[in-house]
Amino acid sequence: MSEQERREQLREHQLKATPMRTEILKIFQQDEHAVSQSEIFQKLSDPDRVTVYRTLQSFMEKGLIHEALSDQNETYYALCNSCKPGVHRHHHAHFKCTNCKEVSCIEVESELRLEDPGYQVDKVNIEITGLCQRCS
Amino acid sequence: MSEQERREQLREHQLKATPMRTEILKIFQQDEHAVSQSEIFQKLSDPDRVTVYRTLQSFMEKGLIHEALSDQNETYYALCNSCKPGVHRHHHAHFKCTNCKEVSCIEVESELRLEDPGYQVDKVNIEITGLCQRCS
DNA sequence: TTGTTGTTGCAACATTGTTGCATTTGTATA
DNA sequence: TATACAAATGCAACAATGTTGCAACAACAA
Repeated sequence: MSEQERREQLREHQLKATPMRTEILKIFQQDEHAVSQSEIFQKLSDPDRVTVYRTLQSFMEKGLIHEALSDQNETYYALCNSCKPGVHRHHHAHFKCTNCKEVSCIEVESELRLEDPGYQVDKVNIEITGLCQRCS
Repeated sequence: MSEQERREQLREHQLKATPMRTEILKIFQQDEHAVSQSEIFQKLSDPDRVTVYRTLQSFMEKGLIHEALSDQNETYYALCNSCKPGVHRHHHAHFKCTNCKEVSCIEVESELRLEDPGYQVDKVNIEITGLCQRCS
């Protein structure tokens, strides 16, 4: 995806196309897996922590990315495919490989049924740990 | 459960029965839901943060508690029922009520099947958000 | 080109988690 | 019951992570 297309994608999500945002979006698009905060900091040239936090925050609010999983103080984010602003809807789980540490979204066939019907389910997040295809 | 029984329970899990540990175990037993770190700090008289961290750490290592879920820098822990030292095995999910913020372990009937068989699943953690029985 | 609104970067601060070490304590053993 | 040893505690200092307020700046619509 070109620089220009990225800028358009930002505007489509009601986000001003600033250099910082374009660069962070690029990081997400270049990595097919979920990206951790520290990876983002490492890949940026001279990042201001506050700006990165706020950028990720607004990306989430506008449905561009979602929080994939938090693993011992390390949060991973992934691009949304079918999310709408404000509402993140996924039919996938988040898989973290214990060997290469990569986090990816994987599809699951699951009919999650609670034994106690008293609960009103709003959001389900499934985090799976194990070995990915390459490492197993 | 009496003070003495708690001390025995600690020793059964290869943990020395110190006042701090007995007190923290008591907090878990008095609350039927999962307990967050900040709740623990609040309920202790004069807690040293380091000791609490290390206590929770050793409780987890010895299979007394498990990490229920992490929600925006707030980690919740719950008593184990069927865990063994070093290996936490659950057939339940973790539910957080968006209204009363309580976290509890609930049973699920789920046959989680990945669409891609290339992954070797080690651990599955299911986090559900919504309204609990009392709040819905 | 200009005005408005949202974004950025800085400083200062707050919270959360970690490490090393001297002291104390639980408990097994004599 | 006394003793010894390993483990747990509490303190200080530090490291990492996240937040708030604000002045300067930039995107973009008109």
